[in-house]
Amino acid sequence: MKRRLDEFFPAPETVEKREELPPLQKSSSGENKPRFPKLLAPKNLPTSHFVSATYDGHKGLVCIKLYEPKSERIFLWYDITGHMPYCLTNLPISELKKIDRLISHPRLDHFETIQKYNPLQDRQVTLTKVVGKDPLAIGGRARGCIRDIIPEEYPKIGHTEKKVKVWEAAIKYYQCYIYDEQLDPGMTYKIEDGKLIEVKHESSERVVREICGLFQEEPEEYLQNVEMWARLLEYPAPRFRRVALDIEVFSPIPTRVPDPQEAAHPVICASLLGSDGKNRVLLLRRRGVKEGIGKLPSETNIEYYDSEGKLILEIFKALQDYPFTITFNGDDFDLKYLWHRARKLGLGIRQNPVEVRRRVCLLKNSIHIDLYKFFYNRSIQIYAFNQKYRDVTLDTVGRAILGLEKIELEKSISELSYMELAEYCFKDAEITLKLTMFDDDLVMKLILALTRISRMPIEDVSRQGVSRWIRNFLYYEHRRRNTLIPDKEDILAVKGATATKAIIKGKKYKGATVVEPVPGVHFNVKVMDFASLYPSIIKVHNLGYPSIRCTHTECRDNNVPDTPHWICKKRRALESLLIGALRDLRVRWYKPKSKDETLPNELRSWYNVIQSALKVILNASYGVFGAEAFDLYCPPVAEATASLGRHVISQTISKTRELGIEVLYGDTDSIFLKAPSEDQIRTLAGWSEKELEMELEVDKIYRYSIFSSRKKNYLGVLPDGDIDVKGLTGKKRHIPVFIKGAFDQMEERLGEVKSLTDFDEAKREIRGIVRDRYLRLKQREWGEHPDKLAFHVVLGKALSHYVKTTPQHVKAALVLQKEGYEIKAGDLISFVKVEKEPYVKPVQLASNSEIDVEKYVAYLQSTFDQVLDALGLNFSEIIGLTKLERFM
DNA sequence: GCGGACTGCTTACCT
DNA sequence: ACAGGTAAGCAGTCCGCG
Repeated sequence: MKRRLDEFFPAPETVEKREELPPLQKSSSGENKPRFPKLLAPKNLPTSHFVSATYDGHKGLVCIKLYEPKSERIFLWYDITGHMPYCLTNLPISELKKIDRLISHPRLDHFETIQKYNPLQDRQVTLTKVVGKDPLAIGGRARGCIRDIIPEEYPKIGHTEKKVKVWEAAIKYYQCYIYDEQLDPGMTYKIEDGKLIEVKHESSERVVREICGLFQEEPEEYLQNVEMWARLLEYPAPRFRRVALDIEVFSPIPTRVPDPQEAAHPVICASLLGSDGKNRVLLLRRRGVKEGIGKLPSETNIEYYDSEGKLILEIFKALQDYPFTITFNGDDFDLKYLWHRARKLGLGIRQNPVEVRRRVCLLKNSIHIDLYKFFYNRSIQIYAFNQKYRDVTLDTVGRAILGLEKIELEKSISELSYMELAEYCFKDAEITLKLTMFDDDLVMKLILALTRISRMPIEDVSRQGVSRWIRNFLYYEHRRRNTLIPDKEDILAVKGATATKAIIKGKKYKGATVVEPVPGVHFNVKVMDFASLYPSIIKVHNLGYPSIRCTHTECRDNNVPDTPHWICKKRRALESLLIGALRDLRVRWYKPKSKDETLPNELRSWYNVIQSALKVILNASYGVFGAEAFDLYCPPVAEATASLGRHVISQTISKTRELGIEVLYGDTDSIFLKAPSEDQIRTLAGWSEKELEMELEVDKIYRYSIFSSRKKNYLGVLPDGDIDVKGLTGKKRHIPVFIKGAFDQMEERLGEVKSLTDFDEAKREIRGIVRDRYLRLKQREWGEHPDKLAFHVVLGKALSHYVKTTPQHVKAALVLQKEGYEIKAGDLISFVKVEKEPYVKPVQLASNSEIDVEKYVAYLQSTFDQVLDALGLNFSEIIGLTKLERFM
């Protein structure tokens, strides 16, 4: 018997009553009919973008999501090739047949004998491919999967000198499918007669040929890789039709965020903002709530619902309509809450478009992108957005990137009037949507570019870190070359550990060189650096896990300086080839093209996306080899890269001195030169090109720069008066604005200095700036509240984890906690220094009278000392004290 | 019992 | 879950001091 929809969705009154004990409804016959039928791809589908791949457990097939840009819809295509999940083992079939538990495994399909190239042994090996009927049979979580059975059972019944091993069993099945079928996620496909066919593009093919022309001197093997990447990167992005979703949930306790697992309270508001300009705010009617006033764009559709079920169903409809859904923290809140809440209200699983996984929430027939995860990614934060935002909340990211901020609430969500609630909720969805729209859809395009490079579905690439991206494209190339993907243990066993001693305690190997700076003011400074030093080294010196400490005795003389390692001379490592090609494409094509004014804006903007995607990948490409979490972890590769880097910079410094140029400073890949001539620069660059095979170029010119004796601390004035400040305390974001303000004033004044003679006047004014700030401190003139004196320090871990010491920000946080604040890791703690124990106080609770002025004077001094001594100034003299007086 | 020298912890930053 | 190197401030400890 069919049930009517209303039965599944009780009116709000009923919900209130049922809150204590949720109704557990058994699935009914109605549930078997999906309310939202899957959009199966037709037999013939025009050119579409491959955006995602998953495994459909019910059908037992890989499912590919194709975004058709004309209809702006997602279509699902199921595999018809008969591809099956498998793993590899070094036992021959005859031995495998002796393992009863394996043979009797119901989901075992068959065995095949295959040949693979083993990169650790540099030879062909014979292996058995064990094919299963479904991915869980091969490497599922539960005990009793084939991956576990073979090494568990075989030693009991047979024996062999070799260790019994299983390879490639932990690779996600849809990813395995992408590798084997050599599919290109993010690229275009059509369906013809039910078959998936990649669509090539003539216009980008022409550009690809042009790019390859730049690399004619390179070997064929290398050129092929350049061509492969260029083809993936040249084809432009489609328009992504998308909707931003944000929901608000009723909560009886205002300070507590509702638990999405329990989903105990009703969803009272939802905003759906489409990239197509459709704005909707859905509100749940509740007793006693006033209309109120709130600002919303005039074209916004405000809809009231009497039943929460109907409201949720409307959300679900919209999520089905749009091919892409954007949230900020939807994985952990919005979608999770909706799924659980809908279940609680009696909606069947099949009618629920959300798919709740362990750590993520996906959408069955479309794509969910959680921007929180994307912006949280450290590499994205640093290299794509230049540290514009520090902590990752919708408010801070929105402020930093868009200049939009969340609405500040004076009451709790549950106390808002309809319009206040609507305005608040709308704003969040608006920020979320705009985070994908600024700079001509930069974020969407960046995700697409990374999808193509990493060979991963959009859902994965937008959530995972750079080590996964790099691992995936390397795995992909292993399969293309019929190369066995080694275990982490295999690599470690063959290649061993590191040999150099790190300067920092607890680190695995020695890193980069930092040159002792020459203190003082220096005019006409040219900074030269190596473009992508580490990726260049990986390319030029053939670094990679197969090539480092290779098996050949004849390669042992190809030593890495300062280490016991050697590098293969016979075979090119995969990493060297792939990372090298990516580096060259960025440096020689995408970076210059992104600044080429003669190109149309749209193309230039795409090239800018590509160059920043490449930047993100390249910046991590060396570090991953030294990261234990990386599946191709190979510490000697990282160590050799760093060592060669030191070698490169030290040779360059020697050559520079030989040319009679003074080196003022240098860090890792850069050298600061004092007034070098054009000729000297050319000579140096030429020498580097010839002797090191590295591109050394002028990166920056400073009118003048100021160094103290501290490394990683300097100030440089660019020709236009702009200032680079690196590492100085005055620039650090945790210091009080009261001190930062003085520093900014000094910085501004220094920007006006053009020549040595200008300095006298500037110094006089800087004295004034420091003295003024000092006197204001002494006279306690910093404003009505001490907030300008607050330090802002991030709580690195949960309060309970500070067991060794109790730093000041932790002391302040503990006070806050006692006051009833919820304190968690990642929170920014603001505190001031006070006279009484424990000498710190959260700024929220502090008043002017208790401030410890002397502490601030000391901090002001240490901040300015970093610059003053280079200028021939002295803090104590400026504030009018002699040293003698200070001791009295 | 106190203070200076030292080490270790923590955070923010540089490449 | 990319790496190591540097600076700074503070917490905590050790050691000398008749």
